[in-house]
Amino acid sequence: MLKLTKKADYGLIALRHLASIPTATASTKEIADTYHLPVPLLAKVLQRLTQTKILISVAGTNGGYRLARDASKISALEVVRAIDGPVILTHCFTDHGSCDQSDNCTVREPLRRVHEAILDVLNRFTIDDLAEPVAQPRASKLTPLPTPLHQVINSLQPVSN
Amino acid sequence: MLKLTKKADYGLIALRHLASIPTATASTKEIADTYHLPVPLLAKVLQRLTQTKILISVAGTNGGYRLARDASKISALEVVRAIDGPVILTHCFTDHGSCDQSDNCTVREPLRRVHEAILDVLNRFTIDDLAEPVAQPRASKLTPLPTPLHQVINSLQPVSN
DNA sequence: AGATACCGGACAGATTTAGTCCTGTATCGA
DNA sequence: TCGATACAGGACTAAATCTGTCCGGTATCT
Ligand code: FES
Ligand code: FES
Repeated sequence: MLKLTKKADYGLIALRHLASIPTATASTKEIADTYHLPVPLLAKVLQRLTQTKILISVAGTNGGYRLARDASKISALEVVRAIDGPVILTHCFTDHGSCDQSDNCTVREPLRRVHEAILDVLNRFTIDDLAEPVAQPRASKLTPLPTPLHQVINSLQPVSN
Repeated sequence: MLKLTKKADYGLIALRHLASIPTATASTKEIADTYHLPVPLLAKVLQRLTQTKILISVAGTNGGYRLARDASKISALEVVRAIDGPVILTHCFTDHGSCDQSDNCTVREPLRRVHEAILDVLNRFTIDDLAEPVAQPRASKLTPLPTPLHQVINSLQPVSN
């Protein structure tokens, strides 16, 4: 649970790689070789990223992929959604909209909030961020007192799905 | 991906239910009936919650389960871990500690931070929070400017795994 | 042309999750 | 003491996902 799929992993790795060579293009094979990833699988991941306008593909000899926009404009959430489909926390606010319970179920609404909080984290994280190991080597307990959850929640910006 | 398992879902529902009757106990069957959950499955979930000291079981006629401590002292993270096992975001910082890449892989460290941010959200969320629909009906854009990720990260309190 | 690369669906195998079943043990109440 | 109630927990099956492969097709550069 709460596990990134390998595909998403591969996608992030590839994107991060492409971000490091902003002008040039890299082929599936190149990237796969560099990071020892299964070629055909990575290929499909890159295809999907192209479909979703995150990458641009260049066919032909010396072709390959390059980012469709700046690395700072591509969020991890977008990538994950492109590859793995919509992110779903509970089964209750999906397809048909509600399980048999949705009325007397007390858990539904609150869980949706956790859901959004998580999406928000993913949303703030860009491919850019994947590159730099961050100034402060290790995050530290700057907030010894745990921030109450509702505060965290209230600072969220709406993220659909 | 990033999906709560049904078991975890069931567990949270059950806990929330038990939180609403702090003194009394409720049997597996009672809870399952109330929320239309598969009895044997819920039973196993509750068993695990008992093993991990989140619940206390009472055998015999009129037996059942009750919370082992106050609802505000039980975090969603704890529950999820009890039921689904350790939460893992990437495959790279698990078992053996590293994939073949861990050296030239640039994604590893940054991803670990996203991971922690998510765990942190889950960690702050208690069974208590599941109960109340929160004062402000809908979270709003109190922070129109997205908080930079590293700020979010720096405010984290360490959470293992 | 011919070589290189992307495109995209179909498909097989492995892993995870969901859900069932059955035997055993503890406790309460009559 | 007997019997009903309820938890304990392992073994097992089935369904759903995820991982990874294969292949025929198309676009592009040299
Ligand atoms: S169990 Fe489905 S809405 Fe809560
Ligand atoms: S791919 Fe394993 S450490 Fe990044």
